[in-house]
Parts: sequence; C-alpha cells; structure tokens
Amino acid sequence: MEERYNPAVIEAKWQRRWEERGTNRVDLEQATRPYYNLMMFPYPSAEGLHVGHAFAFPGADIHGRFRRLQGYDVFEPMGFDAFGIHSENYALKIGAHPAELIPRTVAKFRSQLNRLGLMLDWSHAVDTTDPGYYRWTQWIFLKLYHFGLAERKKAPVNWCPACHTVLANEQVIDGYCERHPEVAVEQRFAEQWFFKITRYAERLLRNLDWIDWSETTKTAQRNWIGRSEGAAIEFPLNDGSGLRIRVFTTRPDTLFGATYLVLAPEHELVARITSPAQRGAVDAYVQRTLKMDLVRRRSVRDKTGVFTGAYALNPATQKLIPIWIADYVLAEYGTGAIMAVPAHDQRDFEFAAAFGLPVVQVIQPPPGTRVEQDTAYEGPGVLVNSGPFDGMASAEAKKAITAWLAERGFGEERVEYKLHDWCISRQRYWGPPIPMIYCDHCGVVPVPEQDLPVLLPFVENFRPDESGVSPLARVREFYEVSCPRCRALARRETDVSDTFLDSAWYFLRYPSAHRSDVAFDPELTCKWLPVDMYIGGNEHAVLHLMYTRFITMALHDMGLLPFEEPFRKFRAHGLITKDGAKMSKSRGNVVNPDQYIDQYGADVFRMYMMFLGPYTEGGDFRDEGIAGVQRFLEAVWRLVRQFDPQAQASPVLRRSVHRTIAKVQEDLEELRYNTAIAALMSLANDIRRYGPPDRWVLECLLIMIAPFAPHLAEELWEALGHQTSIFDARWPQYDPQALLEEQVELAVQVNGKVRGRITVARTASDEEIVRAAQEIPSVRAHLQGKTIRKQVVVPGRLVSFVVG
RNA sequence: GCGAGAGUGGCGGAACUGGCAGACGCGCUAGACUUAGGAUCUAGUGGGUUUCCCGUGGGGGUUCGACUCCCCCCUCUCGCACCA
Repeated sequence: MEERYNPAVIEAKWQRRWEERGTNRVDLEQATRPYYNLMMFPYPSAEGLHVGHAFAFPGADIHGRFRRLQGYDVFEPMGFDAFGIHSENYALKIGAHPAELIPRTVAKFRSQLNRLGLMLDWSHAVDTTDPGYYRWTQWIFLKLYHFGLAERKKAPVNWCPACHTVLANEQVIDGYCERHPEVAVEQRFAEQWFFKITRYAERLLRNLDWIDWSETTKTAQRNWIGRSEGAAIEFPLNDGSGLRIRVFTTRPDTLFGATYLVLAPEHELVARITSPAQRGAVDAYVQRTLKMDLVRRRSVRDKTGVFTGAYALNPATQKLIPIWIADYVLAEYGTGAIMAVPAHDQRDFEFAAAFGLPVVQVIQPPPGTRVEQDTAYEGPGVLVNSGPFDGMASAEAKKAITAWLAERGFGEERVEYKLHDWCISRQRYWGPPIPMIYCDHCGVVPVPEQDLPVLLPFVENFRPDESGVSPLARVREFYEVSCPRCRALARRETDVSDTFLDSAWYFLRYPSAHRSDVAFDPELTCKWLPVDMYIGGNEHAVLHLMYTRFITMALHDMGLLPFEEPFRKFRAHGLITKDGAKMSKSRGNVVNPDQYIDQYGADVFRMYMMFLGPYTEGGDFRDEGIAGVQRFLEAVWRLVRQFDPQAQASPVLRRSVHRTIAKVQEDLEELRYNTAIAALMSLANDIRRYGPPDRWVLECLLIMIAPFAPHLAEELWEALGHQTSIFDARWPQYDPQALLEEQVELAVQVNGKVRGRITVARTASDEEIVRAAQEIPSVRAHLQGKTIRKQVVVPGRLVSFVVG
C-alpha cells in the first residue's frame, strides 16, 4: 500500500476494475431485491459538466450506493436528453450539424460522468435522439392519439419579427426575444398538436396527497394545476340574438355587484356583438393586443380596454350592463370572459376607475376590518344590495346564489384549473417527427405502428426561416408520402415533438433499453417500476414531473402499465449557484469540475460538494473548504496504513462506532449528507483520540465512507485483505444497547440559565438528580436564600430550578 | 402582487418532538516536530466592561425554559406573474 493517498492512481484503477468486474451492472432478470435509483438525465450541453451536475449526480449516486450496501440490487441507469432547442441553437451558432455534434458532446459528457465515479449501469443507457428510442416516443404519441388524448387545434406560436422565426417558450423572455431584447414577440396562429392533460387535472392533483415527494415540489404542482371552485354564469345579450356570455367566477356571491362584463380580445363573440359604431375601435384594440400578447403578460400594467357597444342582462339585478374588451382578461382561462365586480376585485376596480364604470358594493366587511382607500374589498363579509340575499354570509351566499342561478338556467357550479393542455408541436428540426399524415381523402391519418420510426432526415440546412413552419417542410422527400389508407399522395406532419415528451417516459425505457421489439417489457416493468427513488432539480418540479405523471397515468389507463404514478419517492436537490447567481454561460460564472477532480480527485470533490450544505438546499459554490475533506480522507488513509491487526478497540471507541452507524444511517435515509459527513469526521477524530482501531472499527468506517468516496473505500478495503468489492459488503448493524451511556451529563439551570453540570448514572432517580444538582457550588450560590418554587427534570437533558 | 424557502460566529453550516446555541469543517492564534512547511500533531478560537453579562434579521407574546411555537415587521433567494 502506497504511503500517500494518490487519488489519480486509485481512481483510474477502480474505474477500470469496476468496468472489468461489472460491479455496476445489475442482472435485471435475476435480481431478487430490485431497487430502481433514478436521477434526472442531463441535456448534454457542449460545455460539458458543471459543478451543479457534480452536486446532483453524486448525491443521487450516494443514495444508490447506500441502498446497495443495505443489500438491494440497485439499478442506476443514465441517459441523455439530447434532442431539443438547446442543441439545435448551439449547432447553429457554431455552424455544425446536431447530428454530428451530439454524439461528440454525449461522449464527452459520458467520460466526465465516469470521472465522478458514479455507480452507473451503462449497459442500459438511452439517448433520446437514437431512432431506437424515439421510435417509441412516436409510438407513445400514437397511443395517446388512439386513446383520444391527442388533438389538433389552432394555437398561437411565438414569432420573432427580427429573427423571422418561431421561438420556443424558453427563448421568450418577459415577452421579448431572447436575442433581440428590444423586439416584442408576436403571436401567430398555427395548427398544432395538443395532449389533453387537463382531463387529468383532478387526478394529478389528488394523487399529490399520497405520493412521497418533496413537499415543495408538491406545492409547486398544486399551484400549477391551480384548482378554483366557483360558478359558470350566463349573461343574456339584449339584442334579441339569444346569445349569452358565459363567465367563470369564484365569487358568485358578488353577482349583484357585477356592473359590466369583459371579454378577452381573442373571445370568439367579439366580432359578433360589437356594434357598428364601435367596430373600428374594437378592431384596432384587438389587433394591437394580439400582436403584443406576450408583452402583455410581462407584468401587471395599466388597464386598457374598449367598449363593444353591446349590453347584457345581469340575471340577478335584471339591469343592462355594458360589455367591454380588455387585455387583462385571458382567453385561455375559464371562459375567456368575466363578470366585473369593481367593488370586490382589485383589477376590476382599476378598470372601472380608468373608464368611469359604476361601482356597487355588495359585501359588507366584518366590523373592524380596515379597508384601504381606493381598493376593492376582496375578503369575505355579509351581503348587501343583493335583494333576497341581503344579510347572508358570503361563503353561504356562494352556494345559495349558484343554486338560485341553476334553478333559473343561468349557471351552475364549476371548477376551473390553470393547467392548460400540453402543446407538443415544435416548428423545429431537432426532435422526433410527429407521426401523422394528412391526406386529402382520408383526413388525419396516424402512421401505422409498423412503419415507425418516422426517421428524422439529415437536413443540411436546418435553420428555421420566416415561413413559420418546421425546416422539415422544405424537404420534399420527407413530407411527400402516400397515404397509409388510400395510397394517394399525402403530406406528412412536419413539426417535431416537444423535448418534454422524450423525457416523459425515459425511465420506462431504461430496464428495456436492450429490447428493440417493445417500448418497455411488461415483466421487467412490473419488476422494476415504479421507480423507487427519483432525484432531480426543482427546476423540473412543474413541467417535466407533471408531464411524466400524465403520460404514466394515460399509459396506465390504456392498460399498458400496472401503476399510475411513476415515482414512489421523489426528492429535489438544491441549486448550486456561483457568486449568488445561477450558473450560466452568459454570466460567465460556470465552474467546471474537471480542475478540481484533477487536483483533488473525484472522491474528495464528491465529498466536498456534499459537505457544502444540505443536499436539498444547494448553495453557493466556493472551494475554500475543500482542503478539510482532503485532510479527512488522507487521515483515513493513514489510519488503514497504520492498522495493527493485534490492536483491540476500546469500549469508548466501539461505542462511538455504534453511535456513528446510527447517525449516518439515519442521515443517509433523509439525504442529509452534510451531517453524515460531519459524523464520519467525528468518528475519525475519536479513533485518533481513543484509538487504536481494530479491524471492525476500520471496516465500519470504510463501509460508511464508501457511498461518498467509493474509490478510496475500495482501495482501503482491498488493503485490509478483501478480494471482492466493498459494495458487495453489508452495511454494519449497530447495537442499540451500546448507544446508551452509563453516565449522562445534565445541565443545571436556575431561572432558565445554565449554572452548572452534573454527571449522574443513566438510571438515577429524579430525587438523586435534584440532590446532586443542588450540591454544585455554582448552583448553590444561586439558590442561596431563595425558595425553590418549581423544579423540572428532563431525563438525559437537564434539571431546571425556578426560584423566587 | 401571489406562492415556496431562507435569515445563526470572520466563512460554509449544526441543533431530535420546546431542553446545555455554534456539532463538523474552513479560516485564524499559539505551540510541538522539522533543514523546510501550503505536511503532520497538540491546544485555543461567538462578543463583552469576564465571580458576571450579552448573543440565532427586528419588535412583541406564550413557557420554568424559545434558533425552534404564536402575532406584527424587515431582508434575501427561487418560482408564478392580471388565472376572475
């Protein structure tokens, strides 16, 4: 054994050894205690790994290694989310083709991941750009289509007038183009494919009550789904057309205060109800807002709007109220129309103030409520100016007025969600073609399953252009096909699908990655899924995790999966920032882990990243403390090097080991890596203080270090004479009896202040403890001449006297 | 504005269910060993007017006892942003 710890040598050695021995591979068929440890697969950026990856992946890997040491057959696969706008834009920028670029970046990423010493089973790797993968992505699209969950409809796309191209949502920053910060992104309309995720809104919400996920993530999902209970109310037009304006409100109790209606500029009835006199003004307003749609959402701005010239009847008051158009009403939520109650809704209040519309108070705030000047009172109260409902509490009135409306055919209870259907069409090149064909005779025809994959052709010029459609629409050999039904000349869909579809099912693919005949083998799926632990960043708390759940539920409903939630457990790791900011190329604060691995080795670096702070919180990257971890691992190295087989560990030391096992085990269960490392360091300190260690002490230490510093642990395990991997060893058992100290130290408080300490037998009675405590000079001084009014004994903790 | 999370030594952070604030580490100070030290080891390290007092963003409260619970306020980070 070398005198000095040399990470470069032993890490290369063990990475080679693991590869040769197949240490990280698990036999999926034979495994008896399957444990699926999943980490969010990366997008292989050209820059390679940054320290955020070196935090996220090792953290998940530590969990997997810990489970393995506990005796599970841990499956820890990895893959690459390599389709999408990032790769495409990067390729455009450097003048390369993604089809050539991606394999290079994937290879680089993979070698960097390997340097981190992850327990990855590469024999089940996936790459979303592989036709053997996206064939099944397309297959899932077809499944959803046949199941009635995919539909085609006109929808706005983001158009940058400066780039002359369609933008992805993530390229739109606050309504402006990412590359032209002064250019407002416009809306254009195109036929696009949607998945009807809104049908699953209630179930996606309800299941959050029982799935074992980070609470923060669940809250984010709940907010995103955005369930609101209220009523749909219909307001008849007074023009004899019989038309009604349907609105959604969460405050039916304020109906008597609805003094006008507002339609979104996109509302389908705008053109029909606008009076001739107002037509010019309305058209101009609508045109302008549609163009500026994304800017309009940028922030809350001054209210703008225009009167249509039309009136509707408030079914409660029987009064005619004007119908306006304003961009503060969103077309995609509710019915795209609202009843405005300026007295009790701040937005309506501002609008009414701007346009001189009447304000009628219908809710009396509870006595003593302070209502700010020039604001709407949005809280609960008692109804006034509400005819038969006067005097009713607002909560009760919600139900009563809704029922009253329902009886008269003017409305009903209604639940709305913020969640929108998932638009999966992308007018781009670098993605899986959507497997659909448009035939003049047969209409929309899905590509037959046996014709999959629809290969993404190699297109020299894949730059999007001013046509607003995918570059694939320029490739005749691609889009000209014969209709699968009638054989007539037909046209292929030229949009590709959203990257989020690729990543919505990759975890289903891993166990079956070796199979080309099925997307996921039923038996393997049954055995290995749902995923036991999923670890990833909170930036995917909403979209990715919502889409995955939806796809899983849909496949479950089709009878293709035996479970409806994909992940038994999900834990979000924190974000690593640099100088307080998110790491990004444009900020120039991206930290590459390679330099640290070169200098300190992967073990030190992994452990240091975990020691930086709580795994679930992340933190700001700095390298000031890395020497501490290095010193710790060097000390462990020396302990093993100086190991004396004759030595007997002292009882104190043995007890310290038991205590450490209990602590580290408990911490690892909860991903509290920073405190687990602290406990390991304490144990090393104890070994130095109460040494020498015997074999058992050192082996316990090594096994506990192994998840964090796998190479070092293997090397020292071998040095202790073992022929097999330390990861085939078992996590040590601690003896709960050994945790109980014979003597315990208690603090002695007088009037809440610590005045001394006593050491007593663990079994000492309260009386003995109190007597001993009173005898300490420092305590006696404070008790002198006072009467003890109360005394509290907290076993194992303290004694407290209250004197007066 | 709404939602989530967080404010503790010079720094990163610890503290179970209300029970000795500052574990562990960085840094710093002193010493030992050494030709040498950016190696190793030992001791110390919240502040102060040091028998004692103060101290977990600020202000109140509950309690024998509060970083922890309750009320009000401030600051920061992240997410969503006119969702009726």
